[in-house]
Amino acid sequence: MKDVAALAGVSLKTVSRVINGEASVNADLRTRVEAAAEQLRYLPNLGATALRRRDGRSMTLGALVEDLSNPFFALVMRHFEDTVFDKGYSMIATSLEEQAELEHQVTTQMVRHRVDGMFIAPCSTDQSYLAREVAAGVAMVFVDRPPINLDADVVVSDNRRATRNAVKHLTDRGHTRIAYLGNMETIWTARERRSGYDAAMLEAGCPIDDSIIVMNIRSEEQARVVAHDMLGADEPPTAFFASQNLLTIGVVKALKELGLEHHVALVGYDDFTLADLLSPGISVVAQDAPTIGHTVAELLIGRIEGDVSPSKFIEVPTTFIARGSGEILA
Amino acid sequence: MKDVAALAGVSLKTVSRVINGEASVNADLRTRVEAAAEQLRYLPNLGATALRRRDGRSMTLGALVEDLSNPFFALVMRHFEDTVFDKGYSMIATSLEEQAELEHQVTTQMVRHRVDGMFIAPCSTDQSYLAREVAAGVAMVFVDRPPINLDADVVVSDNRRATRNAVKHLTDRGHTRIAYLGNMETIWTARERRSGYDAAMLEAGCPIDDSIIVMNIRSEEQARVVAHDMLGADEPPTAFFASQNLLTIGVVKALKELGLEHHVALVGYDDFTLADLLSPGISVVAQDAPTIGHTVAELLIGRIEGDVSPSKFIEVPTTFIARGSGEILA
DNA sequence: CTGAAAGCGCTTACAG
DNA sequence: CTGAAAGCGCTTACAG
Repeated sequence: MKDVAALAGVSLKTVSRVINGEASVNADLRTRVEAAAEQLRYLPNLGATALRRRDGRSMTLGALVEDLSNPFFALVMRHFEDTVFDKGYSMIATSLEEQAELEHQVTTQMVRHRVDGMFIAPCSTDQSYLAREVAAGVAMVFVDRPPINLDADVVVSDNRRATRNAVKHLTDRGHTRIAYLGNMETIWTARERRSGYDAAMLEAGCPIDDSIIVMNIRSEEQARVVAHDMLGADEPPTAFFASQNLLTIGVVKALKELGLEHHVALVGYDDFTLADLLSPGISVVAQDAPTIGHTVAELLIGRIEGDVSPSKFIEVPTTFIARGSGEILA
Repeated sequence: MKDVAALAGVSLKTVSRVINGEASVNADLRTRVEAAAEQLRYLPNLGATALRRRDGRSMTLGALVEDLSNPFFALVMRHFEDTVFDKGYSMIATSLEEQAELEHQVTTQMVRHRVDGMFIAPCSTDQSYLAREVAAGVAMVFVDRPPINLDADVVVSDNRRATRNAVKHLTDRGHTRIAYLGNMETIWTARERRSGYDAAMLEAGCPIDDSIIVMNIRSEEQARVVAHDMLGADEPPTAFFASQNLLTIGVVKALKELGLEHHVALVGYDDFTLADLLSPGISVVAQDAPTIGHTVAELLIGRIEGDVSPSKFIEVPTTFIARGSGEILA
């Protein structure tokens, strides 16, 4: 900036005014400064700007998700990025890998970078430690799962209702013995979805049988084994609900191994590529990642720009996609 | 930092020394400073640090990829992040969407943030505009595709050889009429893969017939239509090579529609989820995204830390995975 | 409308 | 081993 001022023969302050698009600059000086900036390929140092500005904006936002390569979060980030890039923000992206300690480390790192805000898919069981940062003015929006012991905006899918509807879809087709495969109960969505299952089963007057309900499944392979075992037991289920992507695929594999894919119904939570190409196609509850990403971005930017209204809890609707596997009758 | 100094009753410089782990600090002062920092939850401002440090490190790296939600790039980023996070770097991630103009905008934004380095999957046809930044000391590594008119490190898959081997896999099984579906020729990998196909066909003495070679396919749907048309023509191909993920899936759909999936061979470049669950399973050339991500990270950090050896061109080996579709005989 | 001085939060270069 | 002063690249607050 110093060099630009020297080349244009004006003061630092005038360059600063031109760069920041302040109106009150003589047109002649303005063009001189612009020419000098162009010639020197001057690009302002955002770090220095943030340091001195009254509002201290770093124009940087943090994205803390379970895993960058998880298709759902990748889409959320992609659409979040779309929205914020146009407003001049950059996004620091990080994976938490469901490790509570990493959540602490990464939020700390974000504070060191003085991000203006962050969105978090939390994995630890207590976010009260972030209250200090919120008070210090770091905007926070929680996505996919609400924070615990912290008041902040939340954007989630309608896990409970979507699951209830999906299970009702099965009971409506005559199923009464519906197996439930769930992921880690430490994750809020896992508990929400499970409660949706319980509600639908009760409503349909179906027994809730713990022998065909397995929670805390961590991998596709584990899901495959669980499903395989259930199908080989005395009273096998006539339908499955899998509460997540990988678990659904595990069930698909188990059914294929046993040649039962056209005889046992299956609905999964979360859509996945090629679900339509399998035979039968897999019926799923599809989350609206693009809307979630945009909503998170709008909320976060609103907060950064001074919105002080009470915290919002936004449920983004899901869609049930019937492709065949969920329409197999009991 | 000022507050920490005041609370500990020492000078700013002493706090700075403790925070930066310099050895020459009295143990007593050190513990006092540490206690004060802890009490005030002091976290250094990385922006201010970067501004004043001799080496000016921002501890921020840029990741410029085609699309954050592209599974290949998502995995590359994920493993890149793994490596660099441990060394204290954060990653600003952005999608370029194959828009040359966005590439300019985003690299400019990265310079504004004074990133220490960036890795780029370039989409424009000329990167000479980045020479200035490289000269100014911004480390750059190109991934998936080499830069044009710029000297920099490159990490790519062995596109040409992998494709040649994959097509040879088909000619070895008696195929002589092998269709080729390629993506945008503006992308280097598309041209490399295509040349691998030509080489394999020549080596096997098969004619290269332009009527079953289609380049510049942009979508799954377009690939499906192209494959469908070819299969309905007078001399349909007995095998397909699809140069990318989405194109492979398009071909799978076309084959299914015509009930030919067990009669026409198919090999795709890029692995994809569930390729093993289809029937037949889809044989593919699998890229090693984790290794690519780690390699890019190591190279970039090496450059930032002062490695001035000549630019490297690293080819990361791919793997051929036979699952059935590529083993159908002519 | 324009500019000289002060200062954001840090580290450097130099004294003691 | 410790600290007071200067300065990184900007913007603020104030003069003119």
